[in-house]
Amino acid sequence: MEPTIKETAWDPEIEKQILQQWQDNKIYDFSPEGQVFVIDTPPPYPSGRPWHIGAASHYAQIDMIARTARMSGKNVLFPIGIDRNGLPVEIYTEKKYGIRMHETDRAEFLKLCETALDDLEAEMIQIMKSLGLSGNFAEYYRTDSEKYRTLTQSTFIEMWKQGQVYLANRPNNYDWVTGTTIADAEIIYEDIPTKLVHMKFQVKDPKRTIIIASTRPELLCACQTIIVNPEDERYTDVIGKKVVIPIINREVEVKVHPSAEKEFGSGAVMVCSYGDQNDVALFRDLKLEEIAAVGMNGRMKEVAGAYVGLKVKQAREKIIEDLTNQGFVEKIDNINHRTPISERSKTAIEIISMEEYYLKQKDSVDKIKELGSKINFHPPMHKQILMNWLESISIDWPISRRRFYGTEIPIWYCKKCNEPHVPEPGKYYRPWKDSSPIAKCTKCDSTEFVGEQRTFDTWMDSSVSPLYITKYKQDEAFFSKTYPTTIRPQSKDIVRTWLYYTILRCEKLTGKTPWTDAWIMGYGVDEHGAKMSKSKGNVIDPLPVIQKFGADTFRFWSASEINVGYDFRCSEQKIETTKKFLSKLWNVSRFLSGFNIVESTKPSASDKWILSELDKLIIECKKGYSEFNFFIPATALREFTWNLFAAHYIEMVKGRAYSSDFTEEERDGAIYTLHKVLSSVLILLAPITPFITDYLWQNLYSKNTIHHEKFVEPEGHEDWTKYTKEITEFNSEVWNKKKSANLSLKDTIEIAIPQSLEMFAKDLKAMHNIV
RNA sequence: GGGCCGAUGGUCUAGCCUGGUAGGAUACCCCCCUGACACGGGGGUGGUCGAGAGUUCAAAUCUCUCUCGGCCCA
Repeated sequence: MEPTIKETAWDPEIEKQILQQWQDNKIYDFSPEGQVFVIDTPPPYPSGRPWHIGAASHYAQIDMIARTARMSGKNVLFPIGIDRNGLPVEIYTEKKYGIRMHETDRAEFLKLCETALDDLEAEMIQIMKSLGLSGNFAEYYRTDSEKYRTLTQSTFIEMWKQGQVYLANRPNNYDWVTGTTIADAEIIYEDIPTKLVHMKFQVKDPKRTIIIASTRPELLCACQTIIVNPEDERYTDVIGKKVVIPIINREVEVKVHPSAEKEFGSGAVMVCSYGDQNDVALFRDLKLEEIAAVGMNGRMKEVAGAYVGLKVKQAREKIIEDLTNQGFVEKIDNINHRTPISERSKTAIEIISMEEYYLKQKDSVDKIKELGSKINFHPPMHKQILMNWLESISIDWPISRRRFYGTEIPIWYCKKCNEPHVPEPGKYYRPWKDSSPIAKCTKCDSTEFVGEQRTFDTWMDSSVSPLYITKYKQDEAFFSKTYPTTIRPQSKDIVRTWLYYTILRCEKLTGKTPWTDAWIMGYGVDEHGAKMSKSKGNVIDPLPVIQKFGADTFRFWSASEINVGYDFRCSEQKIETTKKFLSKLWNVSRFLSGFNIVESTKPSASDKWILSELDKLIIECKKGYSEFNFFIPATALREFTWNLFAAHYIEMVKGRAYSSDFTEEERDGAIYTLHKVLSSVLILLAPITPFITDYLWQNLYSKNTIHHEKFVEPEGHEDWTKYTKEITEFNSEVWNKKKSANLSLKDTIEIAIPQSLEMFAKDLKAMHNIV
């Protein structure tokens, strides 16, 4: 009867041995046979230290998806990747070494970025491994590898040849800090305190002034017209008349346009290239000639006259001062202005005309709506984020970036006639340093070429991840077996970028949806519901937490705390208390380890009761797992194991298992049932807490890993769960009685067992020592 | 301005779809080492379920309006 498990608590140190065992035995290897289940794992971006605890939690949950599928009998492809292209590492590198990218040798700069990425990546891989992810670490991929970039470029070339890509000179969102064009999807809006300057403009004839309010007076030099609403009677006399721009002393004509709101400011609006997206639309509508006021360095150009060379903000300060001194200012309001900010550099963007490459997306919107409507979203509410985004797409996708650390755009231009040429797909090209693979210009027969300097928007890389993991154009048999993939897990803030662009690109290339399911996670916030940020000092580093409490504790916390798609709160204290459940499970197992597994033909009433509760539990867990909602099985299992199985059933049958006053048949019924329940619980818990369950499983039930087991099925026991309430209430009553009588729990007591519990009488008498 | 989500004891949360005694965790108070577990066990204090109206025999749950928060889009 001595437990074979000696220790009285689960020691997370054991996880390391188990991890080693999994790795040595390669228990998670994938083969493209039978029913396959493919996870389009998000490759995390190593952008800084520490890694976000919310992200660690996401990956723990993605692993639960993999394990759930595996235990449901599927062959699971669970790739691991690291996203390494893009701005954050460039900014990180610039800061770390105090250098500017565009002033540094390109090859040298790339080298520095790579080193930074390697460091940060190592920490992420370590966390993912120690969390027990059952993914393919042996072949983990990087989006900046030659192989991955080859795919990005090849798919681009494919689209180029289909005529999906074009070059256009148009006003574009420009982030002057990072020196690159950005897509609408990369813009965020913030309310920033701004001065709304009410300026006096002089009309020549009739002689009068009109007031124009603007937050961008530094763009006066780029003003091409003043618009008023056609129904605004205050201005009917000035329509078509010339107005003098203050300070600049240039004349423009007053025009009518319905977009001028009578109620906003004075009702008259100055139209400049370009204060905002509205200006862009007006320039197009009214066929105005653009005046470039802001340069690519974020400073005013020559047309700004006295303000040339000043940064936009400085120019604004200065011109406000001059306007005031020269009597052009009627008043200045301090307002909060909704300002477009670059998501990456967190500075206000400018709208500047530049020549960039575009990928057509407007004509795909309907098709994507159709595909999107067929994808199962978990939770369904987040499908709305995609649908809303699709509604608001108004321009094609600008895909070229003036940055270094990205996949190079594989284009060479004829030196003579400037004709662009793309090379053959299937190889990795670096036009900024490689010599041209094209022999002769198709247009003018010239043999001299210049390589493209720009790189792709990083979403061009990320958006082909489902194609990369399924070996698109690499292994036809593998691809046809694994694509479309099964599930895309990702966080909700990149639905309009990663999720959307992936559908767009994969649809264009394969005509199909990239996955059948999308599983959208919320953010990890701090214990009070606030976003974690370094400046607030509420960041929790996941690594020490995992080391302290163990991966299983972290995982069980994640499962029992997170409702799919909703934001979740992270606190160390909560994680700590989760550990208690694992100790409970450990000690239940420790108790059972003293009893050899037996068969039983004649279960007692208590056995039938708990087996019927077990059936209910299995059904509940399977329901949760089928929806990839781990909250359901985690809480159901904890509730069952702790508050029914351990607290009531084990106490009831303990005497029977030790077999004093019981027959052998009765004893075997108890021991059989104890093991039946525990082994089922371990299997049901295995996707959530893979370490402790595997350890206990191998200690008690098998030489083989629990992770090759299939989920247990309900056995269809007669429904005796109706007794649960009575049993637990009766037990409570006895405990209370003993307490109020100042008796110890082992003391005898006289108490009547209710008629309805008669069939449990023998167990109950032994449990409470009822005489 | 539009959209999505949320509001349940001090704190966090389940229940809401499918209306019928609001469950759990944590914190707090009291008691207990009982043949697996003090990383444990037992008992207890604490909630008019954001506000208002409607439907109903009955509303945390359904409908409407509003308030406050979070996120997203213009």
